[in-house]
Amino acid sequence: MPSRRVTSYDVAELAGVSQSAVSRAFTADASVSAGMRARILAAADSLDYRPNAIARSLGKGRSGLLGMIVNQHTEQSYVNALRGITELLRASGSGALLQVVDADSLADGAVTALLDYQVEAIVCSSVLSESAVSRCADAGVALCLVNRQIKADTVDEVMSDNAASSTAIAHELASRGAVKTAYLYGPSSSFVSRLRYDGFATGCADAGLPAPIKAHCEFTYRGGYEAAVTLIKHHPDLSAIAAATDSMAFGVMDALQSCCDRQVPKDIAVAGYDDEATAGYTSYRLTTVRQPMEAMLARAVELTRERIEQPELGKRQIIMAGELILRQSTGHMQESI
Amino acid sequence: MPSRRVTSYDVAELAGVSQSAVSRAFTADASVSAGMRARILAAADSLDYRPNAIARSLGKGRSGLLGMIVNQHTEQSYVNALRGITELLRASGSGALLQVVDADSLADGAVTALLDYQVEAIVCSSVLSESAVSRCADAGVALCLVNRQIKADTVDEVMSDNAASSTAIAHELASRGAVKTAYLYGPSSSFVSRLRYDGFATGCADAGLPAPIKAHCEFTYRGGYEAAVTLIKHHPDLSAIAAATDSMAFGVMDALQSCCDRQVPKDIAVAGYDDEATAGYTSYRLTTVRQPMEAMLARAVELTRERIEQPELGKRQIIMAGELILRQSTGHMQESI
DNA sequence: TTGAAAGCGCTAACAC
DNA sequence: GTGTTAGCGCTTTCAA
Repeated sequence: MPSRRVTSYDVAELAGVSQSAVSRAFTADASVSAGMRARILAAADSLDYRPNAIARSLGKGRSGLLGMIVNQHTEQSYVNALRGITELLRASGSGALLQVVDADSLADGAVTALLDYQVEAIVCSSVLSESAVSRCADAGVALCLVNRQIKADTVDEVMSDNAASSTAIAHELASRGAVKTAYLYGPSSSFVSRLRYDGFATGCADAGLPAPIKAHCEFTYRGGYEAAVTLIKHHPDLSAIAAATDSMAFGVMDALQSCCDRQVPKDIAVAGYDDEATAGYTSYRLTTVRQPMEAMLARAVELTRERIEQPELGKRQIIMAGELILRQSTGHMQESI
Repeated sequence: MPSRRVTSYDVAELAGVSQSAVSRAFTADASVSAGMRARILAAADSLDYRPNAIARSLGKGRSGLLGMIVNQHTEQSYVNALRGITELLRASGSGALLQVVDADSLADGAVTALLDYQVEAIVCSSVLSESAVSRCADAGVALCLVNRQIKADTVDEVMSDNAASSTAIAHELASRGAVKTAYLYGPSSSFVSRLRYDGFATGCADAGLPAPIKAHCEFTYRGGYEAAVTLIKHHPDLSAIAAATDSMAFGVMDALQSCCDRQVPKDIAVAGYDDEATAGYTSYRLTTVRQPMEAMLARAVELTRERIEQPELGKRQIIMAGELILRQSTGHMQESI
């Protein structure tokens, strides 16, 4: 029996005031006397009335909706970070429209769907076409990419310091005595992989090491596993392998131990990137980099809010520092669990 | 320059028709002649017009929105499954409003936020209060729980066969020669833990084994680790430990190997539940259960759709079969990676 | 089939 | 401070 939805008119009638008074009572900085507001709120309460956000959106010309596009195989930490975002939005009476997309394809369809619902901004951690970007711009929708980049000065970008953190990994490896290193790049098209590889190479150069051997593979455990086997076959004297992601690094570690007869870190050091939960497990104890995901997402939302206020703003690129997590895979001791 | 949004009036003017004709042209089964529709669609296209979903919602009295409430520390597989859902919705011109909530607290605030946006249904994998449930019912919003249960005949439920799969694990352990078993339960309040434990105990009984020793701990790696250490101290002759989740099982395996001087599976078998990616890694090779998450979510959405059509429907509880994944942790051989 | 007109539930000038 | 009156951009009768 969803009788009939209760509207502001019902509340107005019960409270003996005009409908617009009800609207004002529910608006933070409206001019209503305290008494009237209390009376209206009481009436609303007794009727279980809550303003219809859809109708409010139409009236104000702003939906209060944030669009979020996330990749399917995104790290767990990203999901955890979403809690912060959805809570933030909830507190301000806004909502988050989600689109989860296939990792490899353009998220244009997702953008269209979000635009249809009049989102005010989109935070996206997937690849967009230029046309999708310009449709956002035309619609006056603020767009912010997370760990992605695109040449368009209407879109902001938030990234972790992929290069600097990777440089730090190289330094760590060098200080542990690594000489000949390899870097496990993801698919050659990957944007963050390039940043991470470049940073790593820089670190090697800083430390007077030869340029890392570069190997490509899938962004997966299996990819890392197979790549490690091949690497060791061709370069039995490798002293360290760094991988663009943790899951690849886990594959590397397992391959080294079960296929290549190498002990980590005694014979060879390994490092990853992302700090997945598994990285802390006793079986891996992987040195890696933790990105400040929650802060990154929060910042992304903030950037879109600013851009909504001031659409003329120039492009902003925010780089946020990651945290190098040193563990046994590069020879560091740590508490047992 | 978000000039002014283009509306159906603009399209109507360009195409030389009435505004309502434009509306019809964008409605699947409306009575418009093919020629008129083509002409209107062309005009719309040239103006980059797309119907405003918010306005449409207000007009029709249905938002096309699905609310989704997910727990913060939900498994990765759940997120992957969300891709299927958001694509499904996108195809039907609907959207998904997301709320990520703290695992331990009631998701009532999330429900309120979703209701404000007039979602037509909510798929929830978190705990709700009865008042939240009845607010949904009052609002005529279909509610479906995933791997949760509540006494309310207006809400449907989709679960994996937690008990049956756990029974299968017990059988597997027994067939491998286990005699004295332990079950790592999560916090005692956990609903699925109870189902899983009961199923496991049933399996033990079937196989003529003594009742499993029951231990409680957090749903985490560390929880499993510490619990295993304690268990072995008190029961050095344990032949198998099953855990309510994979992450606990990983902790168990690591504790056994690095603290308790036990080899898995030679000295003791271990099993988990969830089939996280890590379960397949060479270092763990954990026997576990994979829930058909994508199918479960799809079914949940389907149930809500049916309930929207027929609100008088009685409660439905759907149990979907999980898949027992046999790996080395219970003595099974498998290909190397 | 098509157009005119009345909402959907709210916000926001605008008067009082 | 409060009520009146237009919209917001659609959908949907209702006539034609």
